[in-house]
Amino acid sequence: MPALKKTQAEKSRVRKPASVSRMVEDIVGCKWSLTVLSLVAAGVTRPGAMQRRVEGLTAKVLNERLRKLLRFGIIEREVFAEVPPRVEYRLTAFGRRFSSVLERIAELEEERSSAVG
Amino acid sequence: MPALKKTQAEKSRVRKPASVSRMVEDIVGCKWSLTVLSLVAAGVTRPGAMQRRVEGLTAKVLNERLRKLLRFGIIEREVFAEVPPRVEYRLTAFGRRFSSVLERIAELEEERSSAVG
DNA sequence: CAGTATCCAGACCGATACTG
DNA sequence: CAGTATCGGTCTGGATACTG
Repeated sequence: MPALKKTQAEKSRVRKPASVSRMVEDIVGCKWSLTVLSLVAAGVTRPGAMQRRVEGLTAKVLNERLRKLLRFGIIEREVFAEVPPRVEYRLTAFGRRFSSVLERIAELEEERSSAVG
Repeated sequence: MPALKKTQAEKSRVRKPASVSRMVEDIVGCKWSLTVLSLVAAGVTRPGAMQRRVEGLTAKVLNERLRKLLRFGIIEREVFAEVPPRVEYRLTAFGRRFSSVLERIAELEEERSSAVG
């Protein structure tokens, strides 16, 4: 085929490296990212615990989110050589800074509900 | 058909009213939302000007974003009875607070690039 | 318990053409 | 200039079943 014209997919795959703005688009953009990030920030370290806390969160999606947060250096993963297998996720230093940005959202929420109008 | 089981669509349409967290998921989640919001925040009020500033932004998508921001009460719309028709968008008071949260992202970016590691 | 593979519906987005 | 309609491609996310 001619293929002289790039498909939409090819075009949108041309994504810039990794600005923090892109991270936000990418992370927060996914339906469960805020949830997962706030779980880790709240000290819920194990995937099983996260799933139990959040109704509707499947292992597949949870894992996808965790991978993405890992890739961006927002969380870190620790594996324990135990039976049954245990894994823990925690915020990195950068992750703490990053998540503090998102925590402002909760503040906004309060400001809003306590507003007059 | 039996239809005893809800489709995914039916389920995902059961969305909670409009917490600020949902807004962020919804707004930032859209590829162009940060862009559009920052344009308005920067004082670019007219759709035409926005399109000229951002390469790749179509009228359709721009309008979708503006509608969503309107719906959330983040921006407001003003129509002028002129020829040719003129419309302007501006941040609401809430929109200013909301966008200040997202502006922190730019700060994070600087913090990061000026970091040692 | 942690993680992955597959299938499929729906959301998002780009291109294009069109109306007021 | 502002805004909408339609079509089609791609990606995300949910259900499910499975491996180490």
